[in-house]
Amino acid sequence: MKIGYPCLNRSIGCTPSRTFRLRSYSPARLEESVQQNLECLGRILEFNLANGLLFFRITSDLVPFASHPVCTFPWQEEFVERFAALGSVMRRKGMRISMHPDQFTLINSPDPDIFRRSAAELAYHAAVLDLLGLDLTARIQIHGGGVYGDKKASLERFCARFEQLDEKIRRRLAVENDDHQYSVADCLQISKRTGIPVLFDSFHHQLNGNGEALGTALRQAAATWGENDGLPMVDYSTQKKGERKGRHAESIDLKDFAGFIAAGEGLDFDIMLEIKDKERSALRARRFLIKTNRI
DNA sequence: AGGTGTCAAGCGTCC
DNA sequence: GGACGCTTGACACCT
Repeated sequence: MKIGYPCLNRSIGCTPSRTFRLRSYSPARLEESVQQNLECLGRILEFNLANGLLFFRITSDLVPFASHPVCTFPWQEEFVERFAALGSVMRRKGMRISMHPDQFTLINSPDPDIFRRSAAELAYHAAVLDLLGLDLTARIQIHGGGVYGDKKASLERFCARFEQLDEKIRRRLAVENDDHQYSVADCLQISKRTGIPVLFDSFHHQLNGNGEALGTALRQAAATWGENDGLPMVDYSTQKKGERKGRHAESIDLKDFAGFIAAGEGLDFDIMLEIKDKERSALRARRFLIKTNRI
């Protein structure tokens, strides 16, 4: 069981997601941003290693506008060695890596143009993981997508579109239950049809489940991860008190976390903590798991 | 220097 | 049919 946090570290004073406005694009600006983002990613990895945090989600902003037509700078060639060096550290130290494209990535949109752009965005994510030289335990998590007034047809379209994607993308995908449309049960159907594993999100399940107990849904999702996919990945978070439904908590609620761990008793998986204070809560979660002899 | 409105992209909900 | 929230950080322009 590895513990991680997504994208940013709040204590080391750099960001791996430097970007700029589209109209400010220039090859030099892109090169400079990527160089600094990779530099910061390296520092985050060092921090994580020093602190026993072996799961990390790489930000989609690592290469700004990577899938946009404006981006013609050959960043893959330019930074091939830097990526290889970072990936070598990840592999040597047994770090688990994920990526999570944002809500504009929808392979099941009826609009072929949106599908085309989504495929380009996924190709960028797959290219990053390939440049790092990571095996297929490094995954790209996406949601089921839109419903477009007919969930059955939209789920079918997800599966049909999946078949059209490049193998470099298909082999790295995982499908995650979302907070109001595609539940774990829906994702299990997608998994059955496509063979991609289901990434269980505990908070989304709480907001959009079909009444399955936490432990049941977690086990159903976990069972979809094959031998080459690595341990099941799981996203964990809780509701921010007194705020709109769906907002992530500011810091970890160890009592709730203990309940979550208890629900997964006997199962091994890697946990991504989607909590706003990032590494701080991840460190607290790790200490809790050490204290209770889980890791 | 600090504050704030805005940013590539899409969906669903609410009015 | 249009505004807004999602969820959120960083830019870029303003004072």
